Amino acid sequence: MPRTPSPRLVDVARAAGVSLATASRALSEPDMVRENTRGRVQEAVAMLGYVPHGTARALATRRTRTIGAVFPPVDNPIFAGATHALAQELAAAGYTLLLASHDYDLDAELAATRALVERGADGMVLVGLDHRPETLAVLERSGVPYEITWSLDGAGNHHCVGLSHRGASIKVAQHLLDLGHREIAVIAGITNNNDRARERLSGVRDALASRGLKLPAKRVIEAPFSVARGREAFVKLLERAPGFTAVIGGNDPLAIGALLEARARGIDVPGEMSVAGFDDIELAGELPPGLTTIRVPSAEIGREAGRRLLARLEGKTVPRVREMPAPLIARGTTGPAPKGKAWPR
Amino acid sequence: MPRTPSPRLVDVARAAGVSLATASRALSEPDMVRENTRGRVQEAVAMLGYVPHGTARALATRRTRTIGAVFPPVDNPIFAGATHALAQELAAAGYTLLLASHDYDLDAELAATRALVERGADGMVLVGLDHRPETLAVLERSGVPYEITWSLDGAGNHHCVGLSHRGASIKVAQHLLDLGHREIAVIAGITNNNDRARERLSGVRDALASRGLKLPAKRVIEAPFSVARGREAFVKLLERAPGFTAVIGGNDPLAIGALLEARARGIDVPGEMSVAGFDDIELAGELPPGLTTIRVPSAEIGREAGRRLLARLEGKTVPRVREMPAPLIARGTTGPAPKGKAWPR
DNA sequence: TTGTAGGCGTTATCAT
DNA sequence: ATGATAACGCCTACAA
Repeated sequence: MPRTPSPRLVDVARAAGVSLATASRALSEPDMVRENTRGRVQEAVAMLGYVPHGTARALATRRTRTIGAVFPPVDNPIFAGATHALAQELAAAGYTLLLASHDYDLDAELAATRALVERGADGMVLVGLDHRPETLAVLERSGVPYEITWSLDGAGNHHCVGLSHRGASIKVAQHLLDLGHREIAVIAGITNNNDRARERLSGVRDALASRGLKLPAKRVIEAPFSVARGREAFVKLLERAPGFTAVIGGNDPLAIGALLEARARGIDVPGEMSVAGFDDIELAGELPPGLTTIRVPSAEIGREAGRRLLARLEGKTVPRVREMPAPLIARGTTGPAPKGKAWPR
Repeated sequence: MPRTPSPRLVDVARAAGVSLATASRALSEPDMVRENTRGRVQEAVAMLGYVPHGTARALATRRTRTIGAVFPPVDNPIFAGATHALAQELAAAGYTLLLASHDYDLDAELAATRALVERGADGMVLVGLDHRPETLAVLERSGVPYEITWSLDGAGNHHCVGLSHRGASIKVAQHLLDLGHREIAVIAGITNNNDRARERLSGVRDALASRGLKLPAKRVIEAPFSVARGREAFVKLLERAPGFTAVIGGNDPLAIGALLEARARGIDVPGEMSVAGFDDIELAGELPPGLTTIRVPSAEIGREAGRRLLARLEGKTVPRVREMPAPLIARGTTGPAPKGKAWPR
């Protein structure tokens, strides 16, 4: 508890021998004030250790200089990178991040969105296209500009910065098909409430279909994004539907899980089994052999979402949709389909 | 832009046929209002789609229901986990996280701290003990309760929830000493502005010293926390001061980098080289062989910091310092020191 | 350039 | 239990 109540702008004004209005201007519109008086005000500020009262300022200006973001688990490395980049971008412009995270729970997401809008967020960042209808309604009604990240809105209803998960996924699958693989398995993320996971999965289906191949249900398994779950899923696939020569992970941790489990079982990668992921986390390039994957510029997505929002708050117009590049990074975990019989030999 | 300006509490009051004061009470102190009228107010709220104006409320109550956290790179997995846990804990209590992150830059940290305090954060979370003096001064002056996380304040000046990095580090070194290692190298994090990195490093020194051994300067190298930097550092150590049989990483990514590089060079781990880390990130337990490390309960630290802050805001007293367990997790990357000559053979 | 005064949307005090 | 009304701390026409 502060012994002395912290000084108000009036105190500064008094100490500087000017009016409240002048003190206010000296701080927020410096060049509307004579240099001399401005100096006196600044001295007073320093002397009293005055700290502006953001809440009051916000009430008067109807701006909080705050951007709200509601993200799925921030501890997923890709969201962590985006969060960091976003926070940095905002800080550089004098804005602060109001962060809420949930565990792929749309109701929690809605609640968080409400909370952030109530707190007066000047702009909002959401992830993906799967939301409760109320979530977007809250946003529309409040008139807060928002950006959808990661996904691209086909209908063009929202401002968004992301990529085509389906398209990228097709690249991965085609890469494997080109290598001669015909029996492919997928360890997808949990597709419920997650359009990215869904699109990545259907990308594989589409790619196979376009070559007249099918992706049997037993060759698909969904698992929460983690290395441990990737291992488990790979084991299940092996038991349930052996005979595949390549496995695609819904993200890198899942793929790395499959890779580690394959190696643990003496399955040669890529000799007997090819493995591919999605995201290109740091480790993907460091593991031997390097993990073939899609590079998702997650930090760049966070940064760009921030930039766009700030621009819009300044009244500028930005293209409604911003597609980020998501190239295939072919590394050592994918190779030609084995000539003979698939594993188990 | 909203066509219609969003409804205020007055509008709700009017629609419900009550006074502003009653409408306010019906929402914030429901049982001070007759059930009947309360119902009418709630109907009006629903009808008008009224959303409370947090900023105005904050100005009147002098509470923002917001907690500020300023973290080093949130994309470091351990901070990401803590951020997520903290956000969740706060959300459950109706609080929101104001997040700022910096790149181990104390001036940026100070600026962020100022920004969050200005925004009216009811409480603050910082990481570690290395700060600009002004940073803590700002906190003290404003009277905002804060928690130092990760580190423990020996002097007992601050509320904190963390662990003894030196103590944990000693455990790691002793573990290696007990395995017969005498020539030990360290890939420390950047110790400048990072008391955790410094303490971890000096823990190794202390452990060696207590057995009459020294840690030569050439056996220590500092590197930013990442797998790639861990690899590089390991290479440099090998060139600069070969002959060691064990290497301790300042955190898991650094250790994993060393591990991967060792393996890439055909150095057997743990046969010829033992490797240990710090943090116990998910991957540590999944890699073959599992990485010996210290388990740092980072999510728990975030959660606990939130809990303590919320308790203090309710006027409860909490023990000034909360030490978290940080056990040694011995896995496969550490083994007996090789009998013969150290690598290179 | 500087000062005066009203307003931003709630909560809280004090009557009734 | 409900109603007036003064804070809360700052910004911003408007006036001087």
